[in-house]
Amino acid sequence: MTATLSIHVPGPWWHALSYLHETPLREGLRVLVPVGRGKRIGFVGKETSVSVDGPLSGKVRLRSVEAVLDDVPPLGWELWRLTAWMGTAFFCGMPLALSVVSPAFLMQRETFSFPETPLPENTRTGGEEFVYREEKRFRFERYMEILGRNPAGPSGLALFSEEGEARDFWTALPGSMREKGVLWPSLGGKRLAETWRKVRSGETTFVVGARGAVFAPLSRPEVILVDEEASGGHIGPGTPAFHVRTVAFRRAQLWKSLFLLGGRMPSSRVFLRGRLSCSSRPGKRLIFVDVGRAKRHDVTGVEGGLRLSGTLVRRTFEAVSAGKVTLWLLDRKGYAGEVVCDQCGRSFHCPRCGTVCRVEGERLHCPLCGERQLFPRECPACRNLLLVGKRPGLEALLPIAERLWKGAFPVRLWHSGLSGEKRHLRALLEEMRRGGLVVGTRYALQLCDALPVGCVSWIDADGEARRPFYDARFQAFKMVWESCWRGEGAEHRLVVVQSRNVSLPWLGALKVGWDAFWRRELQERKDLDLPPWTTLLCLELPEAMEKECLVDRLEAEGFAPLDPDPSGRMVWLRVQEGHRLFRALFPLFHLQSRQGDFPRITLWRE
DNA sequence: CCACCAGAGCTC
DNA sequence: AGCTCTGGTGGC
Repeated sequence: MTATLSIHVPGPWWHALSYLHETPLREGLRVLVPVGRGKRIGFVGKETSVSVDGPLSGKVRLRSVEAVLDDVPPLGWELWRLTAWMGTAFFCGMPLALSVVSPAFLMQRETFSFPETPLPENTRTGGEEFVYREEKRFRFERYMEILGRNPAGPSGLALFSEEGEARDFWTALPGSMREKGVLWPSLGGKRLAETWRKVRSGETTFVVGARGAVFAPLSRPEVILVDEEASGGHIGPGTPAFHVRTVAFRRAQLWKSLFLLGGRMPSSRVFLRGRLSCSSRPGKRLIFVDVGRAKRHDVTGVEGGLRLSGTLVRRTFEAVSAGKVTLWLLDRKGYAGEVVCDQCGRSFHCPRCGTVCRVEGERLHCPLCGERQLFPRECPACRNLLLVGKRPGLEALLPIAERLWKGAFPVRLWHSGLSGEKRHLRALLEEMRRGGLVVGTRYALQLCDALPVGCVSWIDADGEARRPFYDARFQAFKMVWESCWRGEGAEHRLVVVQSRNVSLPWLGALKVGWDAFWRRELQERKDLDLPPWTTLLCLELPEAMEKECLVDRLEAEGFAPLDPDPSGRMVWLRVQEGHRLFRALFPLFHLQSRQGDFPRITLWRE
């Protein structure tokens, strides 16, 4: 008698593939199967006599499993269930979820022998705790205290928003705690495989790390903690783009572990859930300046120029004279934030997602999806040749700063795009040791960790908050809030915020705290039905797929797709009944019924 | 005349 | 997403 098995083979499709084998196999085991012209590793899915994705078309000829690689499911019951949940929760399918959950070495043909994973203890109750404080030292100490409660030594997972933060926490731990644990390797390869096996076998019971560590194969973790949970660092690049906090929460539920959240400020979701309040205020250190009255510096080809207030220039000079570093922050790389036609006033939008594009050198760059295109010679609408820039960027700010402080002290540019980063960073730190001015994007805020930053100036606070996306105000608030608190000695730092309208509510909230910010922001988002009250799903269709057809079909099935830019390839949906929507989108990710390439999905949840 | 590389096409 | 097959280009 032969069995038909569902095998999850990592790939962009959402369904399992069917194979023949002499006997049924246990769920979660790895097998070697022929796929297309080659051979790949797959994981045995739920045993079904019927294919999980509906009837197979008659054309498909079933092939057989070539080898069974494990005797015990290598991921263990918990990571296996987590994977299945991720497949639907993140709209990526089990196969793609598997490719992010399982370490690379499990995708090779090698066989391994792992122990069975234990079930969670019945006596556990789980629970949640929150640690929201601006000072990192305070949070770290509190985390250690909570991890130290376990008499057998620390047990669980401590996740940080950046590699550097994880390392920092690791070194701050007392030796007795480090003995039981491991700092999760940041890169893949041999060291990762070794660490993974150590944790999987139960030799190590405590893991500290950044994003990659969220899938550490721990058993019965007592505590799962996510620091700076509102940070973008917890959302990975690539597909699926899952949120570490969401995954960590699910793991804590499966093990009934204590779920511990902390940071400088909470995300919208956690604020809603935790009824948190803010206990710190920047007070007089935070200065608002009305940019309307500030001195204008002309920028060639850009309307309006750049405005730098007297306060900003004076405070910069004072801080640098005292041997400190000043940051001038403008979160807009390139020369101008926008190009418009002088005649018809149309601005240039990204052909892929419809966002307004920036000028970077000779190119236009979409700040949302990263699409690049050559700078247009003429306006595509009216063929006018005169195009002007709007909202100057860093490339325009730097020369102004250099002219202003000519030779008096070092003035340098700093953002994520600078090549050969490590070496450059060292040179920059050395140069700024006795004070100076760094002009950069929000990325430059990390310099607060390594340099005595006495003053931070936000050149265009309105610009940060005015981006055409629902969470722009949050991003702006978070950046300025962070600049008030990040790094040693932040309590003495001045933060100057230039704005056209100093009475804006989100700016006012900076004086009062993030609870005031969230209360107002959440009310507004509730009225508009935006995250965190709902989840937004963005579907990017391949060229070959007719957008209209899809929109019509989804509408017929009772969904309400949004199409803000009919010329773009994106369709937006509010995720209400996740499972029903998953089923509706299923055909787009099926090997047989799909048209052209696979679409791409991103989720906005907070 | 064949090495080498980028793009197309297929996957139960 | 892989992986292999294809056909075009360029080297001698």
